Amino acid sequence: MPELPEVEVTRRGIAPHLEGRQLRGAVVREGRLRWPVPADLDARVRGLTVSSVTRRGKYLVLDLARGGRPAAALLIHLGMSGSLRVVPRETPLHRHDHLDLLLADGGVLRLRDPRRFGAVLWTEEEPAAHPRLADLGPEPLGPELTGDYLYARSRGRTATVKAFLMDASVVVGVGNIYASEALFRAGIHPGRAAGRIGRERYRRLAEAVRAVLEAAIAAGGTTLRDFTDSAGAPGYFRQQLAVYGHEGAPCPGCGHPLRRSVIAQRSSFYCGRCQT
DNA sequence: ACTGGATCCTGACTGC
DNA sequence: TGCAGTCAGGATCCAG
Repeated sequence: MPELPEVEVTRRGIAPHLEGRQLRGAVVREGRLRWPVPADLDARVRGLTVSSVTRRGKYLVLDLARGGRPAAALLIHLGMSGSLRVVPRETPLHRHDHLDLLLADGGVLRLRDPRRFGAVLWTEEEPAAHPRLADLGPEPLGPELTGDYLYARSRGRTATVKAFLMDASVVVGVGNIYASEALFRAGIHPGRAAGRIGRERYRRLAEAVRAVLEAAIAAGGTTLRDFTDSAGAPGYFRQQLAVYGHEGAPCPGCGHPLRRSVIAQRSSFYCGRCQT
């Protein structure tokens, strides 16, 4: 489900409920996520304080401290269908509510993930050094994502520019929806070989990625099916999607019917006339 | 080093 | 109404 905007919207929603709060424990109802959730998570988190809630790519990072000193961190990935909400303790359980973090003030951070492609990882090392984070590319909203960077990284690559853009070791956070949207804004055909696109077009693409992600965050993310923010509200960027899911509709730029085809093993939407 | 394909899982939807 | 088939916002692992 969630790409960078949805994870960032989630982060902003849960952070005020978590930062500076102590954890009373955890309840793991279904630990079989992408990787097993530690069975003794309850004992591990008890008494720790959440010092910060940050994001790296599509991972949320909960830094945990004991007595003001960093003690551990939880890495949370929402996979395809995950969502996090802060709810009162007595909130009835849904079938796929796999894990609760119990806050000392009585609230609960509740993870729901029907498909169980998400992850909850415990680490006592520096989070950035964790194997899941160590090899990630730059943040798309930071200064490192430039056209020159994309141009340099793409030299010699024969895979499609869409696959290149969705490669987290190149740049994090861009999934199937926003790849289609950014390529449309940049006027680049998703099936073009990444290594055969020039510097000037990569400059446009870097700006398009930044612009579409920022706009999506501002709209609260994209809800296709089951994404909700931490208060249970859907995101409204779906209404601003130019091409994703709009096969056959007129291109917003030229009116030509939008096309769908499978590129990089995923549905891709584009205008065959505007995007070259 | 890079590439495409298979894989994990459940639920919603389509067509017969 | 039921059942089979398809598809879905991710990303890892593997063979070539």
